[in-house]
Amino acid sequence: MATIYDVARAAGVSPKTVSRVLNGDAPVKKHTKDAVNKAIAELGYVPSTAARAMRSNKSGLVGLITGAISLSPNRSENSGLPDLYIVQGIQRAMEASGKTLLIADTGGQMDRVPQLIRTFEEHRVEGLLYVADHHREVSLPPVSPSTKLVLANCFDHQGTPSILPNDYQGQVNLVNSLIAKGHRRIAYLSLSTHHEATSLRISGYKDALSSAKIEFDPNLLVPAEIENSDDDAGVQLLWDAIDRVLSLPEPPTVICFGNDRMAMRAYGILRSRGVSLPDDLSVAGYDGHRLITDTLYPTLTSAELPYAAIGIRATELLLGMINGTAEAPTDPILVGGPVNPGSSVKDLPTPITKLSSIGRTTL
Amino acid sequence: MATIYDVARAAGVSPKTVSRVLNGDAPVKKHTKDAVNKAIAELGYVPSTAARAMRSNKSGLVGLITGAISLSPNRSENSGLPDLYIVQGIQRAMEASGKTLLIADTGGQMDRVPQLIRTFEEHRVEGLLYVADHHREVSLPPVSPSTKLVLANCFDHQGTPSILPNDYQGQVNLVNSLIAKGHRRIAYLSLSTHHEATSLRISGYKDALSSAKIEFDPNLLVPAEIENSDDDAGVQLLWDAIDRVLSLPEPPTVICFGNDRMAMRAYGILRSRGVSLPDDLSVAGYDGHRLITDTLYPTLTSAELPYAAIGIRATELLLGMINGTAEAPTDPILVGGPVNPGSSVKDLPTPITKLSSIGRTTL
DNA sequence: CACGGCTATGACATCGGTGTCATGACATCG
DNA sequence: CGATGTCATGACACCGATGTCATAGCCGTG
Repeated sequence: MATIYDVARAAGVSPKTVSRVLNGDAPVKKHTKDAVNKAIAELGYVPSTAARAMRSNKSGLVGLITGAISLSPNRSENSGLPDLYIVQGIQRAMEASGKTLLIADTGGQMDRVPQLIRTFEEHRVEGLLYVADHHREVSLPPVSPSTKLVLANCFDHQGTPSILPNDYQGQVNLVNSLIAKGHRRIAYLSLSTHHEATSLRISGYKDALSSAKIEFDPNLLVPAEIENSDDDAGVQLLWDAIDRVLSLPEPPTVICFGNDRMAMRAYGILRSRGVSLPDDLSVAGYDGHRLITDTLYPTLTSAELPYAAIGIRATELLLGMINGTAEAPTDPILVGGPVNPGSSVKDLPTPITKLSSIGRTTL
Repeated sequence: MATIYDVARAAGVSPKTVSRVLNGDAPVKKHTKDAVNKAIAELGYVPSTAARAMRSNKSGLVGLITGAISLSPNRSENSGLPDLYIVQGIQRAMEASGKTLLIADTGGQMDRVPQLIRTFEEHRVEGLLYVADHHREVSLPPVSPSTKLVLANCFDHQGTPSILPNDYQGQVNLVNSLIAKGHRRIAYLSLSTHHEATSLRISGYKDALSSAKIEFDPNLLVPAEIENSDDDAGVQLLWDAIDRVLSLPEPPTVICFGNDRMAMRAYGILRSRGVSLPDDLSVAGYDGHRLITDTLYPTLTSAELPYAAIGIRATELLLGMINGTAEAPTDPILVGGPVNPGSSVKDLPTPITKLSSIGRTTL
């Protein structure tokens, strides 16, 4: 591979002059510039980032640690929105920055993370992004203090800058949109309470009801997912939960499910019970998993989990921290998402007297 | 970030001695070695790959160009097996090599490829992998001759080393397995003839029939996919093709579909026609798309598209070419895959007199 | 005891860029 | 006309590793 010295010799100038032509950081005579450019083209010269990095002490690299590549799409059977969307957001946001993204995949083995971080430090990455597959707490090994770190879709207790989905607000928006359609008996079959998101969404559910002056009925709130659920047990639990809320003296007019996958299963369960959607019962999901929401019939109303936006926001924050224009936030940054309306929620006639109690519908 | 000089000073030795401790390439007194290791630990020293790359003229980097990250999983609606599986194979094979994988995503825009190659050349990648989303011809911009290039799932006419799925043998194996189950009227509703794979698979289909002394019936071979098919037109075409072969005087006992997605659609179409699977009709797919084959009821028999193996093979070849242990092959290397048996193919009673005509069932 | 051979270590140059400073050729101005 | 300033260019050092070569100390041997 040709070097700047080869170019300099071919053009009959000094290496420094070639450098000036390349970077345009000092005036160069037109004639000289042309000669240099000609030599560059003839030799197929491409500057070496390694040499530049050495001199400038800036690698221009950003590291990304994720399991999204090795685990998608196999895993999509038993989980929510693929975290690959976060990676996509990161890639898009990184493109414009001129930095190069180094992607390391854990293959699902957390114990490989220290080795991956080590490799990134050898490459002198200027920043590091860690992407989790769902909203949760993590504990990463320490990284060199000069390396900026941002967590996406996860957080820790060391105050590491972190970008999280706003699960509270998402559920508030979703329930508000249901209330706006006239629903007042709103059931919530949530994910396992082991998930960080669950308690946040339950708070959102309760607060949305409360702002609309609807009394919270504990019978309408059922965790209907078990951790590490294999398919059979998971379906059984969901069946039971649905059975329970539909058998109530005053059954719900709409059921919110913990995620789109649960809602999809519920479509089957409800149909086999002879329930017509959305005429007999309305249904809502969570995640905004287009592959599910748009494919189901009727299309599914769902609160969008803003994964791409989380990736973009995390990247913007990291780049800001790297070039000093952004301060590391002490609290997690929450990213909200809209409600994707589908045909699974029916408009209910609302008694005139209750119109005043309808809550906000937008965030 | 600490340098080797900082370590040397802290340990009271020369930088060269620290280097020797790091690389173990020359004897160092135990006492000295301990002092150096202690200094390394205290300073948190990590050697710089940039400096090493400069000195050794070897970057230890391999570049990968793909659209698999930005386009999966959105796109899985209207395509075959996600090419992300190829990337997964590459990652797995690369791990052991000690080299670092640089992943660049095209975002589906081929015109960005030259820029990506340029960036890779600036990083002095030792090798370059190009992954296509389906078996097809490509034409890449020229790369520096010192950079080894391997194409995965695609080929060109410049004789660039290339790893391809063995579509011919895959279809042969699939049809053989059907023949072994007693089928002799075997229809093939293929993908669009614009696909490279289609003609290869059709050859395989015909040859498998011929080896089993089954006469080829042109009425049983129907291209049933249009390019850029939107969903409605695609379903319509498929419906018509199914209608056509089932209306034949002597209808098939099994239909092979161009891919698993087509077979999945066919499940719905056939059921709405009152055809019971596999009792009235057997069905086979192509791709081995587990998410589809294992979820459908009955589970779908499918020829596996060996994407992970293609990624692994491409990586092995590239690494071999880099360290000089492998010659660049002049012809594409074909990777075969097994037939994944499902419950969608029924065992037919075979007349005793025809037993001798059963073909091979394994590759 | 002198010399060759071996061990452990260090001095120095080098890889490919770029920051710093110097310098030669002109142009400008009092 | 000489002093000063500007422009275009080059010489040189440096970034952090490591290959090459040199050398000091020690051993064994004739």
